[in-house]
Amino acid sequence: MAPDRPLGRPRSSVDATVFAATLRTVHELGYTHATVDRIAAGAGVAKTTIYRRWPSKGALMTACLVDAFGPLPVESGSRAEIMSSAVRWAAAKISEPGVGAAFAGVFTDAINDPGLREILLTQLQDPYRLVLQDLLGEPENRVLFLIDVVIGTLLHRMGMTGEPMAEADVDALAEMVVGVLPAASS
Amino acid sequence: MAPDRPLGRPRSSVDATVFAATLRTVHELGYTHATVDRIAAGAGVAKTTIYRRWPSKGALMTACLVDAFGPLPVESGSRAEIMSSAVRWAAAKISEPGVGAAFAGVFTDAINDPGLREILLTQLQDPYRLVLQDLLGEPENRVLFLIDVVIGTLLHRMGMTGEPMAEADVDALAEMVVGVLPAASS
DNA sequence: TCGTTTCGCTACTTCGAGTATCGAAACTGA
DNA sequence: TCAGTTTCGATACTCGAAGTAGCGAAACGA
Repeated sequence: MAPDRPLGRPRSSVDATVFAATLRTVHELGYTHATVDRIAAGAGVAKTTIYRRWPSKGALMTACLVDAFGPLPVESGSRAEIMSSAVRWAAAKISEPGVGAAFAGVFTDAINDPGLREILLTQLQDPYRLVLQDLLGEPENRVLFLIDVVIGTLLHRMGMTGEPMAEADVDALAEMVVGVLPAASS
Repeated sequence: MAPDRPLGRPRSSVDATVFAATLRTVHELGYTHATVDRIAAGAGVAKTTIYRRWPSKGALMTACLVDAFGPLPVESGSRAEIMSSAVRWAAAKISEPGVGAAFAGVFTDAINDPGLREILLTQLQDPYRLVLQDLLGEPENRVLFLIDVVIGTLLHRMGMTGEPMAEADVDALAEMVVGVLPAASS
């Protein structure tokens, strides 16, 4: 019944190419100057093709971030070890070329665009929130607080200095966040 | 020698009016839709008058934030008490209508605008950084880290939810930050 | 070969930041 | 009272970027 392949010309598989061009362009020109026209040119694709797949620049950026972050690496160990490695993983990802700037950009765009905020919440934040709630055994509001602290701190540093956070400060951040976890069973 | 009053028509004192209109417009329409045209109209002032006083929308927003925050209330007491009250003060200010959205907006604009970032750093962050270094007796990089954590967390919550952080979480934030201060002399 | 869908391309609309110009208004000093 | 200086409001403009529309061509299944 359900046709494996829908009718008509199939979509060319250029998502990965577009994501790569997006991060590269943001890295080189910054979020504001990374126009959809330039991204399309960098990917060797027409602008209309991009708008056929993602409804807006913010949605494209969000999808690009979801792809760039990927799944949270599963870590076994105590809750402190899990939390600490998650902080370092987030810091490393945000440090990758273009990722931090894209994140901060889409974040700001989302502030007064409820539609984009919805996309950002459901596609990017919620998956990690759910995994962390499960891994840490903490309630939703607690995990949301931890995400605010970690991501907010990393992005603030990125925005204020233009550079990702140095390792020593990431260490301090991880230590601080671990310190607020209840003393723990496992 | 130095003339108390320069030649020509004196500037009308509309800075406070413009700041009020700026926050009101940002609160009602969001950072993106708070255009300079609308702000000028809200203040009953010509757009050219605004651009005669501030070089860009971001600079206007920064000046507005400097005005809205004002000086850090001096608090006597232990370093923990000082830090805790500073966190609550920052959270309260960011919660005021329009302030959080304006802050997040100008913050994002600054990411790829080095000129604006310079303005933001020198006019908004540095004064508080210096006061805190003095009050807490902590080195610059330590105070910068604390500012990243506090402001980053508050703005991330604001951006992700559209609402300021609830008091219980502000308490948790203050407690967490106080916890990373060295045990202290005063 | 026909119907369907995506492709690239070009042209367009819309909107906001920032600039330019100009006559009127507000002040100082003579 | 008048000349010089500076700011004011108003209008019109340039420029760049998001997003849309319409097209003929290409890539598939039937």
